[in-house]
Amino acid sequence: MEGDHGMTVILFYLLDIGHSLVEGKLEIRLWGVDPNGNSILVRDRTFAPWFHLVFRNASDAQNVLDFIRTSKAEFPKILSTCVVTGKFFGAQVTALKATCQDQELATTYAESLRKLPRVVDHIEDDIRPVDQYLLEKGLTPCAWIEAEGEKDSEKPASVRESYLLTGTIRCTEESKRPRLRVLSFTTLSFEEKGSPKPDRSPLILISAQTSEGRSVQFEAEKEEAAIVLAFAEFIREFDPDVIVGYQANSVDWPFLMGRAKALGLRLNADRMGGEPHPSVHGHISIAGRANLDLFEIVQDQAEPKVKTLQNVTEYLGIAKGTMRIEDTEVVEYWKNSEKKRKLREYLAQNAELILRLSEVFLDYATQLSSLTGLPLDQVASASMGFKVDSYLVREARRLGELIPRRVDRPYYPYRGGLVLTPKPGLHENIAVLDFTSMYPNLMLLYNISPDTLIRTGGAEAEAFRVPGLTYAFRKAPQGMYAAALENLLTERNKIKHEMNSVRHGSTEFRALEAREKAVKTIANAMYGYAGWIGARWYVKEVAESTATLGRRAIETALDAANKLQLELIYGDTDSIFVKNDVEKVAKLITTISEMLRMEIRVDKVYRRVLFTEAKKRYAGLREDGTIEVTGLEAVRGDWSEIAKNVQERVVGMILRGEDAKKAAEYVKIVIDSIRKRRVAYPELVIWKTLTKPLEEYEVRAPHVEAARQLMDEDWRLTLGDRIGYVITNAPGKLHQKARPYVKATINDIDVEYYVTGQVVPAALRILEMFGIGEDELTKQTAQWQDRRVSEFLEPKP
DNA sequence: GCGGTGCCGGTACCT
DNA sequence: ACAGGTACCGGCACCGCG
Repeated sequence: MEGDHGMTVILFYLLDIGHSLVEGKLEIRLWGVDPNGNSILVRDRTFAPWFHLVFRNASDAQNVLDFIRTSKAEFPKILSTCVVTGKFFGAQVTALKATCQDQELATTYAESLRKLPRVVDHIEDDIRPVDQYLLEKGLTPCAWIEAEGEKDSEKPASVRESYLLTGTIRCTEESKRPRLRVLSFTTLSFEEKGSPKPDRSPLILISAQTSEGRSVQFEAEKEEAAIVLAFAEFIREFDPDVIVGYQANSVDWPFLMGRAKALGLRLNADRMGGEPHPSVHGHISIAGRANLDLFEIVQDQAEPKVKTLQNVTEYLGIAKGTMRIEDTEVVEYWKNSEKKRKLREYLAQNAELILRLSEVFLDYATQLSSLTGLPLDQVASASMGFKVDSYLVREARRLGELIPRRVDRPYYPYRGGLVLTPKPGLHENIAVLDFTSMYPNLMLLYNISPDTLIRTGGAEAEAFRVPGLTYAFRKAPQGMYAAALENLLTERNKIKHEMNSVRHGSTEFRALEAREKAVKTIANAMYGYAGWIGARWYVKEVAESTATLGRRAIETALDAANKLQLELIYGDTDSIFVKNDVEKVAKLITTISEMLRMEIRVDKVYRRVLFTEAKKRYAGLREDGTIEVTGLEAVRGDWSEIAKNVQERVVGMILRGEDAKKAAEYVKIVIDSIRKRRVAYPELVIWKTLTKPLEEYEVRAPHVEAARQLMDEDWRLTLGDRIGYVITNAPGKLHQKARPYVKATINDIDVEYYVTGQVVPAALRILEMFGIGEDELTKQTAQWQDRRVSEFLEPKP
């Protein structure tokens, strides 16, 4: 591999990107892993960030260019200027490209130059230097990179090889992930008064586990400093490529960093001899390693509702019978030597669970990273909007579109999907027809995109007009949204094809599955992105037009169903529920496909489906015997388990053809057991999310009051925390009766609230349809007290 | 002073 | 901190009421 002048071709999997100013010059650092699993650093000192000024005319651009060149003193850090052409929201423009040593000055210069006459906008100065670098070189994180460089004498001790880029650098087609060294960890701190705080509550335990099977625990006897340093040393020694945690960005890292600061220690954990530091999207960056907070990935998933590490791993089936210790119990466990053992076990268990979790999500995270271009350590922290943004920035670059800045702007609401009022009652044999990927397909079909939009008129023959709106979209050239969606579609087909050629369940197969999921996620978010005010390419008309055409599509489907005299039960946005008359349904599908050039297909068939008068709430029995509940209390995270379970049972009984009377009897028995307090306490806990800081709440709501009680005892709660509370016997309004569940017992419970406020409403939602009233459920039910609930329980499918 | 009513804040869901 | 559409709870202000 060694060529003339010591030039070497370096192949590495790109894991992390950083930059630094070395003697006033920008140095880009690419961290990765070579094919043998060794860590690699490649530095590039030849890169300068840029910004653009946009003009309508080339001559205007030339004038400003001349001005900059003659006023060198005013712009000392501008290194070069040139005039380029490009597209800006689809319009051909001329731009002045200026490179500048210093990114912050670039923005200052750009803003001041923007004020000159005939400058349309200043752009791309808000793209961070490392992102500009990846864009310019066409590099993708979590992909294999080939670079030409020379061995570097200033090699940091932590990497096997370090190079200085002296030639070209490019991305290869290869995306197969190498074996990465993964370290999972979790910490515990001690505080007798409420939540631990990084500035004063000491760390007492740190557990870590490695992908090589090593498991360590650091315990503070007297010396807290020792465990912080020992953990940092362990990181350096094991030298992980990826560090995974659970709430690591919000809890563990801030604690480690805060404690190190308080104790005057250096948390030397990165590959450059430096410390972890906060970075974009609220994540903690560790140079040379990818720090991944798995909690942030789990948060995007719908289930389970309460996302503790234990709930999540049990839900995914990678753990069973996990040990749980509440934060409020830590002090008690730590102070008791017998229980302390349990605490050690608990933390070791959690480190293990985190490692197991990383095995489930690492492929998805790396695929999402290579797809969107966001570095691995940012991809979990970045919201969906920023993921799509990053993907589109790359797409734009490919298409010669200049990249607009993210700006504050007013918000304009628009109409969304169509929702029908359901036919209430129990329906037999119902087919659910779905438009496949309706919004992405509409955007593709009508070339709906920020750069193809014609806001007024649209009289041009070669434009798609949107009925009912004044907008139109040019048929050619293809817009960037359509191009992006087509790429994603092609990619998805490619993946599906590849999946057929590898063994089902193999490592390759799982990686492909993860990539398909990543591709689908981005494609589905494109419509929402278009209507998101934070989007670089926010164009309300794009989202509005898509939604309008979507309504037209489902209306067409409804008309067609009517013409076929196919009984219609319900519909929402891109789906319709009709009687499963097989011949008519087949006819309907072909008719719609011909009319709309969009695929609609039978997504599922319900043997029976139950609707009340409410939209978005129903329950169905599938042909395979499973019950599906949609929207009802049973699937909501803010109802007690007992109410949810009762509703699910009632739904099951009704859908399987049992008499409503019998279901009512079952409910009465549960009510009876509640009144006797013969229920498991955790079944009574109600969980609600804090969606804003406590002070900002205008009303006294139960979960807010429960949260306040925790706060009064110095428990720190943040936006997004789920508060578990119960309703107790305390007098007053509901919010006065609420207590954090850890602060009450079964004996404090207001059983009548759980009867009339939880179980009865949940059960009646269903049973009211069958003439059962509240009185029938709540009146004392002595004759049932000896009967067992199990009599009514059927074996689960 | 009290129950009924309607509005609104709040949360979580559906597609 | 991707969109809009929807249900429903509890608090609260307001109303009528000998």
